[in-house]
Amino acid sequence: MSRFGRSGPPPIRDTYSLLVLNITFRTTADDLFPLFDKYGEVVDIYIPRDRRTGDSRGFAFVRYKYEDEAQKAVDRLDGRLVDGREMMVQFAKYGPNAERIQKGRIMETVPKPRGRSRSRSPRRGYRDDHRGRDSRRRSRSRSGDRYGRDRYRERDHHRRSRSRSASPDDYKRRGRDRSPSRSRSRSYSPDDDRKGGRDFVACTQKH
DNA sequence: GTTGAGCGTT
Repeated sequence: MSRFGRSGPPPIRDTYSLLVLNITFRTTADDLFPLFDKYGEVVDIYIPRDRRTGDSRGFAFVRYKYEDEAQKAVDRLDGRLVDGREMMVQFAKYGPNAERIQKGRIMETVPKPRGRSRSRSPRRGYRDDHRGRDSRRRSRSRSGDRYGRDRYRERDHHRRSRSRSASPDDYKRRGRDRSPSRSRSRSYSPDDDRKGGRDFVACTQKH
């Protein structure tokens, strides 16, 4: 939710979204807004949070109205130290310029074969590309790969196990087992009474 | 109270 007083997110297709990575977990949209607003008209800022804990996930989306302003913000704020951590500003995948986005940067220079161009077109000679990759690589190399993989696997396992419990096979098997059990249980049917009585006793004892 | 690759809704 953006605290901009707007009732709903603006259409993504008409805004230029920037992906802000590597921010601290306590950095909020209010902290980012003054920084990004200096370089252009910020339409909206959104920070994905965890559903359960509500904590920040460590990145944000800043949406600009114009592309040149967004590009300027990328140039000026990428690598900016915020709360003791260098944030990385890139272009998000979504938006009107999604097709031109390569590795978080807009590829304006379309590889248009010029008549003057010789047969030699060394694509590896881009210095700009080199800088960006190096900057990103530095952040990654510092982090332990093992922890990241473990965490991801753990989360995946959790999700899968939950999915497995709802699988039709287990459900059918359980249902078949439960079917007679339930009918038998229904014959006795003192389940609720017994449970309630125990609870009542416990409650009485507690009190 | 912690963590650190990535792409998003209230």
